[in-house]
Amino acid sequence: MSSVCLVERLKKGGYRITPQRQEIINCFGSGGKHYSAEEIHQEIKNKFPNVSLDTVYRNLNTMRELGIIEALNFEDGKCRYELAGENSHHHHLICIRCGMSEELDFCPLKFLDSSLLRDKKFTVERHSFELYGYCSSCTGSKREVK
Amino acid sequence: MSSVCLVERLKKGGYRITPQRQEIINCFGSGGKHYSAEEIHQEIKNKFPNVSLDTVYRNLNTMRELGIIEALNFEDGKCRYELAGENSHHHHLICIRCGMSEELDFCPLKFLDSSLLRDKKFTVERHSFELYGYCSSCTGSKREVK
DNA sequence: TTCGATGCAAAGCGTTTGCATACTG
DNA sequence: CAGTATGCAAACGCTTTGCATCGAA
Repeated sequence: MSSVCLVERLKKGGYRITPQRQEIINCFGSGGKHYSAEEIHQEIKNKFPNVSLDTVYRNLNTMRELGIIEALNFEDGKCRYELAGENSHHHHLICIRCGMSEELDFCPLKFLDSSLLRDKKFTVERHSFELYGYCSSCTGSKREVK
Repeated sequence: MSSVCLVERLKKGGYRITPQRQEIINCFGSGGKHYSAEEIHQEIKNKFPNVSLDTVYRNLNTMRELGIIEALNFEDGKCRYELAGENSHHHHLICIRCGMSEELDFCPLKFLDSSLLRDKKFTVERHSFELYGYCSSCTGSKREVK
């Protein structure tokens, strides 16, 4: 999904395109990356030294409501955000020592017997599946940080 | 795992058995239940009106360090705690409308080709897999709360 | 010119910590 | 009796909100 397209979706939602908003969109580039609000804030401050963290949060929430981005939970208390999209669904490997994360192209829902959920009358809207452990660099010195 | 056994593990860890601590252990009963710190606090206040939430947190952390309980992340910002144990590994169905949660006896790791992780040199320590959606009571009126 | 967006400051929420006191072992 | 556990209050980190001002359309 191109940046231009994202801008169109914001406009259609009745939102204005401000420089700050444009810059947040640029941060995500063409997808595949996920950042915390703080990381996005730091990045944007290069161009707009006065942007406030509140503005970043407000815009991330707006974009999430429009379905433009998704929030990820990595168990460390802070959200990560990444571009949403049908083709981009994926899970993550997360290093609990250095924080590195990597995409995983395996979705466990494919293996879940759907009759099980039908029996329980449960309608799945979304799911989490993340693997926490030690990456190749950290697997030698296993000691969880923080 | 019985309550008595849990008390023994605390004692072996050099910890004292205080009434508050005993009561927290009782909360978990024989397992299969998960509560937030606040829920445990409310429950214990029935017997000890003066227990502080801090004490609950401190004890939950102690028990987590001893491997007695595990913390769960349900994407709503607060942790849930449940008894740990090799036989008790499971995942959850979580209703995003009423908050109900139910155990799921399906673990996606069984289906993940282990050679994939070996190639990536990633050592898995733990993983998340939770299904978020609408339970049988809420599936009629789908509207996320909060 | 209008109404949404911003920056600032303050508050919210779950959780943690410092300290003096209370109590287990 | 020694040293851990407690309650209280304050602080923490991430996120949200109120409000006056600014600026996109």
